[in-house]
Amino acid sequence: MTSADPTTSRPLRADARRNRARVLEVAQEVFAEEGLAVPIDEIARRAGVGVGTVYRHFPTKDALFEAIIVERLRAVGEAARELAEGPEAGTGFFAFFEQMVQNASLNRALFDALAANGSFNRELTAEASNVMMTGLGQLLAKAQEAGRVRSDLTVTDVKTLMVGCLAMARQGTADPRLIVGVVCDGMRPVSPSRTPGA
Amino acid sequence: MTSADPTTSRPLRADARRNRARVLEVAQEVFAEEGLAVPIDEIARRAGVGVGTVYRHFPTKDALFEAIIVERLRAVGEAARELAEGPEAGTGFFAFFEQMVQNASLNRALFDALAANGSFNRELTAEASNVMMTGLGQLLAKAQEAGRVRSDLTVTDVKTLMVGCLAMARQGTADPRLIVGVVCDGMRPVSPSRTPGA
Amino acid sequence: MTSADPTTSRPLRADARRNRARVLEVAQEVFAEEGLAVPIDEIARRAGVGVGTVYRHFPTKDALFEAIIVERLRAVGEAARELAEGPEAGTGFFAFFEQMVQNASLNRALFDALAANGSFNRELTAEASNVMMTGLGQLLAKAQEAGRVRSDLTVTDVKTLMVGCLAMARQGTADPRLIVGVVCDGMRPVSPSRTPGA
Amino acid sequence: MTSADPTTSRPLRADARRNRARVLEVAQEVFAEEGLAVPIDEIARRAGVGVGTVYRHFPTKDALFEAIIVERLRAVGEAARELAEGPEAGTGFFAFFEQMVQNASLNRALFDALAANGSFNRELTAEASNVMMTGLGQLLAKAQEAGRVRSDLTVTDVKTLMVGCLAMARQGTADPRLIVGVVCDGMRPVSPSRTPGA
DNA sequence: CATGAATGAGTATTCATTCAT
DNA sequence: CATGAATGAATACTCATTCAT
Repeated sequence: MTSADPTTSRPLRADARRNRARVLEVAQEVFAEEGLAVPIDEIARRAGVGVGTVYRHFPTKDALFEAIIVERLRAVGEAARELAEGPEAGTGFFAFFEQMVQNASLNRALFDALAANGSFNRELTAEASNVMMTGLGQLLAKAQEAGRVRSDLTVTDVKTLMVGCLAMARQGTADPRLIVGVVCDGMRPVSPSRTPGA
Repeated sequence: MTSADPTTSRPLRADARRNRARVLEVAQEVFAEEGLAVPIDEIARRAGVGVGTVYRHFPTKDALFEAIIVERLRAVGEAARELAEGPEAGTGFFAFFEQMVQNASLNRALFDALAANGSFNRELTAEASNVMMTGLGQLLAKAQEAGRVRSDLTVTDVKTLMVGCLAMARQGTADPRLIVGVVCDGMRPVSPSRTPGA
Repeated sequence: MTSADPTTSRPLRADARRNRARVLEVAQEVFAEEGLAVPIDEIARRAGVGVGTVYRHFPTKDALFEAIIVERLRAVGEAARELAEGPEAGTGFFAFFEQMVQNASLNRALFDALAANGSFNRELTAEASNVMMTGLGQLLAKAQEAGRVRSDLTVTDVKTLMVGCLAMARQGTADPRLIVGVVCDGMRPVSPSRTPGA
Repeated sequence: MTSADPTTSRPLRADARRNRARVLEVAQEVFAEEGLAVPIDEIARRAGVGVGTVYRHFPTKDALFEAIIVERLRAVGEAARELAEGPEAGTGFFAFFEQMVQNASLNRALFDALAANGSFNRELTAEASNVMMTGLGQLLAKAQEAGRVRSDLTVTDVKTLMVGCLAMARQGTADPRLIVGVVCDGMRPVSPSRTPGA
């Protein structure tokens, strides 16, 4: 019961780390569910910590949001890179695109992460964004090499289209599969019959 | 019956109408620039009127926003109907789509108007929305008859895609023309070479 | 149809007087029903005039209220004087007391008129208050002479008791007749059996 | 179990409790002096705290007022019960009545508390009101048994009369003792000489 | 003179952030 | 280090009063 207890005697760093993780997790959920308007107090309450603790780890509401974004972007970037390094980058590109939209359509935070350009251009975000763009870029390049994607599209274009699909999916007004299908079709190389002038 | 008639000669709310218009105009600009978070006081200040004046014309912040939306939706609906009644509905559809995005890409309010489904379903908004959807529906039908648009797309799908394009255009990260081009291509009938499985 | 028409040719003073009366009447009703919190706009609307007209006749919301009070106090004072001049001042006193409470229990304005001491001590109100107090005083004196009312009660005491009864009646929690009966009993001369110490 | 116990040793909201009490105290004073129209900001200022602090303890202006009322009603009820359990309930009843009026004549809040029937019927208020009515009821019953109070008066009647006396005392226009004396006399059993018809 | 549009100070309430415990 | 109480700027909306038409 004294300081000899290995579990409770060093709650210092362990607790802090656990708290940070818990806050991040909860914030991610809450932002995803209810948007950025949720008060910090609510997040603290749901995470089972005091507001002060939230502020200890994230000096600002924006900083907290940024942290969530960074995490997400990194994960997405990793996924893209892995696919790019795989053998089927051609189909992988479209699968990735669909996947992203599927996953993030319920996730306000990731959408905001991708949509927020400029607003969060601090070091961390920029870096995470790079990771993401790089991964996506590799995947895109392979798909273009394989002739599956219009060669005049840049990574930024694709990211933008992804954000757009997310926005549409979140609308809930149309079948996401159909929407994504349309956009993916639009990204394929132009066949003679589809020339705008035709 | 001449200018002596006290009932009709009253020029009445000459400045009232001007104020209302000015508020609407300013609100439209400000909402477009800075989003819905702008305080009413700010709008009043920029319009050069007191808050009370804003509230006299629009009993609620939402009501003000709604008024902007209604105006916009109506105009857009009219435009679509006119094109539908014209001879070139096939190309008109795509022209309209591009036009919409061009016009509204700077306009946060119209985007929000279209994106907000359900939030503003009061009579006026609903009616204006109907006008818009009807006009777009006519245009779409013609374009599908002419074989220029995939026949499995509904008006709602198209509206959703339009909202998506607006979202993307507003990002400012990619060339709107390219983006809209991609989405328009995606809406054209599927040619053999574009079959997803291909 | 010209200035010869006696009905419409001189709407000047006539209209004004009618407007003033109408505003007063409506304000009396509205204050009685909903209390002083009612906006002036509401009163103007119900009276069928513009706010400006209300303000032309009563430079202030308080002034309007005061005017109502004055009218009421005067009427009440007159009634009391008449009774005092009649033959049955003894029973008349209690009848008057009960009447007052009955009449005013639904009437927020009269209650406020009586209850407002000091708040409205402008000339008019003071004068009307005097009229009222004088009438009541005469009635009280007669009743005291007839040995029907404790001789140590002053007009002010009686007025205060009346206000109290109004307050109680307005509560709606108890039968006004019973309440008034108790207070009236208390005002009668003390019989031996009722001596507090007994 | 000693001061080392982290669970019970936390003096915790030492200042929080102080602040809450201070706000309550100030609000009680201010409401008593100036009525319910006083802005919360004013109360906060006078209490030397920020508005937020007031709202932390009392989520609503009504809630703050309610808290004051509850405290008062409870205290009054307790006092009545104690007197009822004492030997001299007969004289105690009148003493209590006079006491109440004396104490509350300066206190707008208690008056409003008693006068407000229905407006504040939330759990707490209702409960406190019950405590009060119960205590008063016991005291009344004893006094009626002792033949000192008219047997046809109910607790509600008495409460109403008390409110009335408070209203009168607050007028400041008449000697409260005299007023209360009159009403108390009126509550005593009717002696032959006081029969209304006499 | 009547009208009602314009004004703007005033009010309750929220929430990001700081700081005493 | 954690806690949550305190802070106060900010915001939507109301209403008495003024003034152009």
